[in-house]
Amino acid sequence: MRITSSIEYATRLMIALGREHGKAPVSAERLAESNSVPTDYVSQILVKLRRAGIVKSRRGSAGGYALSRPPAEVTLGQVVRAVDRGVLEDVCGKYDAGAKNCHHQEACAISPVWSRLGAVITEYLESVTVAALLQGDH
Amino acid sequence: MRITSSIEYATRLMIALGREHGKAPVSAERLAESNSVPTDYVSQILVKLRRAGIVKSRRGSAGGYALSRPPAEVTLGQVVRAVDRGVLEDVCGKYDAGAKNCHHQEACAISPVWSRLGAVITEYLESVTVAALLQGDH
DNA sequence: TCATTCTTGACTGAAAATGTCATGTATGCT
DNA sequence: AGCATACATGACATTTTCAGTCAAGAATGA
Repeated sequence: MRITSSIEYATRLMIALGREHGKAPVSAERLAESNSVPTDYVSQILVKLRRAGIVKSRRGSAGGYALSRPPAEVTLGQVVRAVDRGVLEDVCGKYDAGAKNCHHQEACAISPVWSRLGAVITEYLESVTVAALLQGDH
Repeated sequence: MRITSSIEYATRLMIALGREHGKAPVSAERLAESNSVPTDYVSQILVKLRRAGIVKSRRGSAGGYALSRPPAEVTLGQVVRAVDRGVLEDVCGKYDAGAKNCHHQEACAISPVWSRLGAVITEYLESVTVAALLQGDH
């Protein structure tokens, strides 16, 4: 349970793009350089953000990336989900193969706890917007 | 960011040991069988729980493991910390090698967010005790 | 002494994280 | 049209972590 490099990188990129919101798109190369993200790694992260609908891209000269929504409408939760796996990911399913929610016990005591933990994490991440990060509100 | 098998296993073991609190110690083998934890893996998890002071062990025949505190005084946070790495783990330090808290920027906007996320997670995990899991309070 | 059980560390295989690279495709400019 | 720019995609390599196995040793009780 930790913050991966991808999450860190994605967050930096979002802040950088947030600063340029409304202006011309920024190339992947410039984003990589100015945010200390490995040059050839930045594309992979950006494509995930694009597939999640958070950023949009334009090819060709004068192309690059830009936010598809205003910074105030982009949350950290959206960013994290775009580049990272979930918190839960079938933990309880491993308890007994084929079982849903540990049904081999009358009542699984654990499953609801991980669900609530996931909810707690999501709730916090959704409460932080890129706009807030730009303004230092936190 | 996910719940690992070790965390799941450790939690199951704590519940099992919580049920036996006050009675005779339970052997690793029995714990493994009755909780669907791989037999040879259970020792590694138990030793971490012991080093964290959560369980105590006794060797020899009629030996085994037992909680070192009542279930109500053991939190999920203690268990998770015993078997897993932290949430943060120097993420921001990677931003610029040698820099503390992204000091190459006047004010790092990201670092405080991960700190608060860690606090939110810890707060929830600390609020859940083994006793609560035994009673189904959650 | 002997069976039981924990202790420790080494070892292995699989999966995930982290990058790198090469090839292809779209766009704008001249 | 032709060219440089820049994204798109997938393959590949490396490192780290996770998950699990195994074996030799030490302590304990009968």
